[in-house]
Amino acid sequence: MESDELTLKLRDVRAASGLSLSKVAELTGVSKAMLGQIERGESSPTIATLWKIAKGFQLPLSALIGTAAMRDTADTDVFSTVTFPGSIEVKIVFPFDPALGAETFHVELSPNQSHESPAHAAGVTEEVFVLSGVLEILRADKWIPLQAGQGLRFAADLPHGYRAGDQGAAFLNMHHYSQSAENLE
Amino acid sequence: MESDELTLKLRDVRAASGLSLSKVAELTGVSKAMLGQIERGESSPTIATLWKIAKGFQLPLSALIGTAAMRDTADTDVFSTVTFPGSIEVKIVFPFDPALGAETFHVELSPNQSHESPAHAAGVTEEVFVLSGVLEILRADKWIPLQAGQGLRFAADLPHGYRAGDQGAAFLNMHHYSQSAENLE
DNA sequence: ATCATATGTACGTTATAACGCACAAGGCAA
DNA sequence: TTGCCTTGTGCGTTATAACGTACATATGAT
Repeated sequence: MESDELTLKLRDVRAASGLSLSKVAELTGVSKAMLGQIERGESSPTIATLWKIAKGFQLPLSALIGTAAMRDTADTDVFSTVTFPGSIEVKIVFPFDPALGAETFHVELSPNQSHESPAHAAGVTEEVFVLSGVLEILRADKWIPLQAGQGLRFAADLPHGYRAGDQGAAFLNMHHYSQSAENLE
Repeated sequence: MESDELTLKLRDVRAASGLSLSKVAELTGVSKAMLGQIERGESSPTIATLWKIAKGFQLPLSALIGTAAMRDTADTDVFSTVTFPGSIEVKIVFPFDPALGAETFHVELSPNQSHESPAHAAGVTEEVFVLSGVLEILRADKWIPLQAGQGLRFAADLPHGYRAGDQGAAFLNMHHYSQSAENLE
């Protein structure tokens, strides 16, 4: 555990693609010698070259940067129900995982029920995916209507609200915590 | 296709923290001269030093790396369809956002259709939420059945597969590219 | 005003990332 | 076998990341 936690997954990515060092070199604009050194950990690349590599593979940068191990959720804990008191009914689909910084809820609103949410901490992003019914989302003083099968992603650092249509609505609500630095003196 | 510029958000992060270059230097082990150059884009750091900085701030690496354009999704681009070659049909619900390290797809399988997926790069977590029908997920040589309304979260660095029931299946598929740092020196 | 401390930038040196080329090992064909 | 190509790695040079120190300006106190 004392060794470098920062592992680059270039070798894995390249193995998955089945390409040779030379091919990758001409594809990314990075010399194959460099690519080789990066793969065996003899060199720690600059972000500029990492970016070239990612672009060449058409991958997000994060696909090349490996961090510590992942824990995966037990197979069985599916859909444990928790109802928030005095609020809307919420079921936990995917509990919060600090490694992901994400959690997912299943929310049901009865017909015409609405729910206001204050501004969350900066850096929190919400995603809403409507499962059934019609849902309207208040964002920047505008109600945005969503049909079943539609989704919306928005920064949650502003007050926002949810409102169901005449037939109620069910939707998934994902929260992404980007972990921003909030230090006061 | 403009080459997406790579922007480092060190300046923003440091501004948010209210710390001086000197403080950050002694906090991260990176010289303040370097930090200054990185902030004004006069130097493109190696991942090693980026990692030091992230550790000093106790932030995930992704908090420092930003691509130029992407903020929250426009209200309109919902459900653009992209078909993966030689694979199943997939609609993009939430496109990849480097700040979140996450993307969400909408997948439909015809009755009894199956799809095998090779192991992704380590650190990738998948979440599956079944919208309709019955979906079975192959994981560690076991088929796990999921009904509509059920979900499963698992590490995607192993080969895995999807199989629809007699009536087909529709599900959401979220990919999380790990961005966390839970490390010590 | 002068002194003191802290900010961020500029300079000179060292460490190393990145390059191009050359080399050794492993197919594959004739 | 003999070429001939491709694989990945080693070597020497150049470009630049990273360092420590010194500097100019700014803020604050006396």
